[in-house]
Amino acid sequence: MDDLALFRNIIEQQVNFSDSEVETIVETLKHKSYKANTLLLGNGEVCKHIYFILKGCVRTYYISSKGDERTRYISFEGQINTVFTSFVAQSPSSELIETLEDSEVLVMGYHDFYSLVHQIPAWETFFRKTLEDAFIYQNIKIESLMTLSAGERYQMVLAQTPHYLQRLSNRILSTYLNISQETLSRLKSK
Amino acid sequence: MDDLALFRNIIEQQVNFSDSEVETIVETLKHKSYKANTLLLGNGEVCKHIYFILKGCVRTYYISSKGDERTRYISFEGQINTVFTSFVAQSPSSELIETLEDSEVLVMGYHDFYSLVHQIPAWETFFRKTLEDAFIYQNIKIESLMTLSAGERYQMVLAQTPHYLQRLSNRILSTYLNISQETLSRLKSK
DNA sequence: CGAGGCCTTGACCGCGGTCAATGCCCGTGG
DNA sequence: CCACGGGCATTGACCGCGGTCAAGGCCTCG
Repeated sequence: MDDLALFRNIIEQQVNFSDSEVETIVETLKHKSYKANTLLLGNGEVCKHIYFILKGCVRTYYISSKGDERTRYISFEGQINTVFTSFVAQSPSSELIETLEDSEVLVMGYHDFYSLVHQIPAWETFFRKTLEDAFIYQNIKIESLMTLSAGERYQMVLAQTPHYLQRLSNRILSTYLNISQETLSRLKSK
Repeated sequence: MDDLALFRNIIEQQVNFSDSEVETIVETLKHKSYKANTLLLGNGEVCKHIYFILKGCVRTYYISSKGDERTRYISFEGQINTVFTSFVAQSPSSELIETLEDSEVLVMGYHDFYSLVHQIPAWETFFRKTLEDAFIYQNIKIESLMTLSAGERYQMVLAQTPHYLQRLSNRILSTYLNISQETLSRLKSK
């Protein structure tokens, strides 16, 4: 099955697994399809799933005190999405998850995930390395929020993740960059 | 030895270890004392150490493009400090580490650390949980930078980590809150 | 004692947010 | 098929938060 090859690709970017390990892991997965703009995790819900994106685009975001959205993370095919803070502690999430395009994903549940952590050492290593990556990503995001202007953050996306510009609407991209939609529009027309 | 009891306390907040495991771990540690304002990691150096703070106060910070400092993280006694992004990849660090007070620390080197990860499963779990915590911390920091005003970030420190106000100078606290020293001064006098 | 660092206070101003008007595109239903 | 409504993008006018610059006072330390 094609999806499973892609899945194995995703996890083996971090650690190599034996065929039998992959089999065990794959048994816990469910394949799902979602239309664009589907809410996968609502405000205050406990995040019980981790999503491996096969196709499409999924984001996590907050609602600020003034009521507007701020996007923390966007994943495309070949990437992972979940709300770790809620997932690892099984506590209510202040972040929401939704699809931005029609998407196909493989879903793993919390209990299966942690069974694998205890059962397959390489899976704990996979988890740890994924956390390392997520940490580095957050660190860069903090640095850019603390030291760069709106225009500089836009330039950074332009240089490093130009596909964000092609696949995301201005509205979503502006919440990701933490600037207003109007300012983004002005930046685009240089 | 008293220091080692404190060290065991620190690591057992995450995972329990057997006495023999603790012995193995402790052999890799070196005890060091530093005066206030000592640089432990310079710009562009590879972070080869992880620090367990026994006494005092240590921060990690960047230098922004305009040349001013932004503090990413501050640890006090009973906490851990390192630059994970540089440590895990053994790549040059854009963050610096320095003591803010006269400090006593236990130091573990990169090679010892990863030997333990492979040798003692509980140590990998300790590492993974520490990363989970660090991730959650970063997540909160991102949310506060994206959704709160300068005054609201100050109120948050006031409510949640009031000891920051007692033990840190205005200059350091302002770089931590990502506001100017003058604005912090005005906020303090309400 | 003098020098340098830190804190405070005032004056100024620019980045970027808010509000509002307009136009465009698209999906839906008559 | 066209008409209509809603969401998104653009553009202009305005303005407030918070940064910058500068001056003055205080404390510490050599």
